[in-house]
Amino acid sequence: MPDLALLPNAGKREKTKVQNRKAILDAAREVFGEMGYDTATVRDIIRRTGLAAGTFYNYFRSKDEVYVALSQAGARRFAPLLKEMRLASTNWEQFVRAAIMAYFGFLADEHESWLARRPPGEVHPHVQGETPEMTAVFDEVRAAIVSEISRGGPAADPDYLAAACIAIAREVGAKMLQRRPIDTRGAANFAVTLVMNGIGGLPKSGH
Amino acid sequence: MPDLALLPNAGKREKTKVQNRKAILDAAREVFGEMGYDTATVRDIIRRTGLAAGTFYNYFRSKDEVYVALSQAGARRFAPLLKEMRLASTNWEQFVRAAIMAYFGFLADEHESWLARRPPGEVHPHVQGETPEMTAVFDEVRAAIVSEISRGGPAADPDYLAAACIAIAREVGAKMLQRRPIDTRGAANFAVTLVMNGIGGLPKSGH
Amino acid sequence: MPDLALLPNAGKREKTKVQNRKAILDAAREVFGEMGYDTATVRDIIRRTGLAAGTFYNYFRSKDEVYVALSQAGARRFAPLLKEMRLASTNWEQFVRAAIMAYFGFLADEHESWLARRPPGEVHPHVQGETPEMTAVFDEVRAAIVSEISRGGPAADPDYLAAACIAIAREVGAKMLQRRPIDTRGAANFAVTLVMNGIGGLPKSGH
Amino acid sequence: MPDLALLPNAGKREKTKVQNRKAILDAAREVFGEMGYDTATVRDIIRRTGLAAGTFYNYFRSKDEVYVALSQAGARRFAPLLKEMRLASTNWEQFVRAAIMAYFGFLADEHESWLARRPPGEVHPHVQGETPEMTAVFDEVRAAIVSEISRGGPAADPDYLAAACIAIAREVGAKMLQRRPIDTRGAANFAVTLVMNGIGGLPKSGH
DNA sequence: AATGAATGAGAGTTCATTCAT
DNA sequence: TATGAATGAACTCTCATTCAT
Repeated sequence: MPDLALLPNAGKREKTKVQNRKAILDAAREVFGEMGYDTATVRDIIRRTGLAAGTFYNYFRSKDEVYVALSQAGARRFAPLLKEMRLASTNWEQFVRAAIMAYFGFLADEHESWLARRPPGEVHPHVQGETPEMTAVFDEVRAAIVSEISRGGPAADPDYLAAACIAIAREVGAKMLQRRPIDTRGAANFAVTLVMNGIGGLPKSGH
Repeated sequence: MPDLALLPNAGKREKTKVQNRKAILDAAREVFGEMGYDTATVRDIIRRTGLAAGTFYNYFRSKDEVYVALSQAGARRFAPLLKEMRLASTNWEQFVRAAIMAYFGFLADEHESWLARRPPGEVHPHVQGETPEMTAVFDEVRAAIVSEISRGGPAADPDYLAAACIAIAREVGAKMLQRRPIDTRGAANFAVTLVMNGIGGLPKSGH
Repeated sequence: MPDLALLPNAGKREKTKVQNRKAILDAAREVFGEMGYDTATVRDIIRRTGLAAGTFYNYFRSKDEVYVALSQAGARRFAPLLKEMRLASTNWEQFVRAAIMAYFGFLADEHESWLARRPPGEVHPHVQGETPEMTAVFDEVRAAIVSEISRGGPAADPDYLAAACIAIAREVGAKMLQRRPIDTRGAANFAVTLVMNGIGGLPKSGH
Repeated sequence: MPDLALLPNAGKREKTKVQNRKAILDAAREVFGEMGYDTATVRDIIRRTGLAAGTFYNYFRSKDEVYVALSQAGARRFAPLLKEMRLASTNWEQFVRAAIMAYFGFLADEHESWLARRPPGEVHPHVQGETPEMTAVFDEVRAAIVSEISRGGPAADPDYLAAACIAIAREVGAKMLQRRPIDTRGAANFAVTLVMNGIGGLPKSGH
């Protein structure tokens, strides 16, 4: 039986259902973030919710489905932001800056709400620190940068350039999350400056 | 006993400990590279060696230990190279270029010898393409860059800078492996140029 | 609540206990007939009724109980018929013919009403074609024949004879259901003739 | 650990393997015979062998596979006998008698070796009494009779006739197994007489 | 009385590891 | 030392049944 103390208003049916779904998603985000998809088991997930094993399958058909649900939630939340940036930016630098800012903002949000949920002082040996949402959003950014480059980015090897941009975004973003306070603007400044200046020095074509 | 007729080199199945150990390591590198640590099973590994399941444990105490052994082998092989680079380079740019070249060279070697061992025409659905050695060597490079930066790299946020450098190295390196012919010099040029020009535009301090 | 639009008769979902009970029994007969007791699940049954899972247990205490209820219903319906036959028949042949006719008639009825309930064109991979009622009624016939034989049937091994009679009845009955039109008279003629002539050639005693 | 007392010569590897395979097959035959395929679990089977759960899968890939293996063993053992009968018999009556004798003989054998293995006095609530082998062999007999009828059996409805013959064979065979001593000849006499005399009285065609 | 989400025992199966040979 | 069968805990997933609403 779930710990009733953790479920205020357990009486309301709809609320319970929404809450349980959220509890599973939250637990799954944590577990995937900590152990990675392969290592994580469905049991790891439901154990954190206090629900029974079978209950998981009332909400998701498989481990994969809950992962996909998280990814899609992240992408859905982020996609309109990204689209807006692309439309609003009139040149390549503006786009890069906007996209990176949006991505870092998302990371910060996500990270904050993740940390908030964790009991303090707990230690996790396998911390990977990347939730399915982050991964999904990162993929969105990657696609945007690749597409933007092919649509007329700077004259450099586009494949390498895209790889480098997203690599910088990912790693600087990860570092940013480890500092207090989280300074998305500072990190974005760094990343964008690096990219823009770096590109400036590249030879014209490539491939 | 497996049907010897089915094993490629079955005729000369050497009994020496050294060769068995090598056979297991080679098989493990392939398997981890193809499927990743979690998905790979000990059976996958020993199946490729033609040895028996139990024999695996005469050489390694666990699945984890063989992974660690590969990582360490990569690191051990790479460490002196890296040390030499560090000593030989008189300024930051030289070091970065040398380190990245060394890393890309290692990647190319590793990749080549991996491909060489595969029977032609075989298809692997799960190819990940990163062996434990590559991962370990990458960590060495990461550490070297971080240390070098803190010992007097360019005047920029050292944490972010290190993250960005290694990110570029990793991703451009991965892209490099996907092209034919593998052009370590071209890829290194790209990466180093990006890094050095990018840094040039960064503000002085950080933190 | 299930989407009412998806349920055939959803508009007039009656609330009476009698009708719900009947709905469950009908669904259970179909499901057991199609998949057999073990394979059938309670969910399979209630899904067809449009009722909720828990409601099943307001009417039957278990999956087993609904099976037993169906069997008993069949037996109860058939028993008086059979008794009448027994009383009305003045010799063994008459009884056998009457009992087999009654059984085949029941089979045909049951089968027809079963088919009538199925949406046309639907295909069921596991059709077994024998409802719990059929099974129960068959047991009644078996008992009657055994009893009749022991009360003065033909002078042959009664145990074997009963076994043979009911075997013929069951299998010829099953074949009968597979033909169109269902010809209970023809099938009964075949079965009775076979039995009566066969018996005629048997040696006197037995045991 | 398996009860060593039950495994004399456990030292010999090959013997152990053969013995274990046999132990699993024997246990499976019993379990399927007692509970039926659906109700039986893999754990029921291995529990009787004293082996560990996983060991089952060293010998059979699934519950289904062990069932199929038993069926095929039965059919393989029986098929040549049946073929011989068919070739040796010059008329329909001879064939029926030979086939039924062969089938009853198989049943008796099978049953005897089954009983021999059971600890005396044990009671089984679910006894079905039909092993996969019996089922498979019965199917062989069925096919043979159907084919023989279509190739020129007596002039009666062939479908009904085949159904009736195999029904008699099955049920009289089952009864036979319940008596001591098991009298295959007597049972076969009964069954064949019934069939042959019964057929004699049937009208010419059918359908 | 009806609902349907929650439950948890138990199903088939996998696999890292052990150990008798 | 090499072998490979045996082990058993742990996995994903199902389903009869319960129970708060």
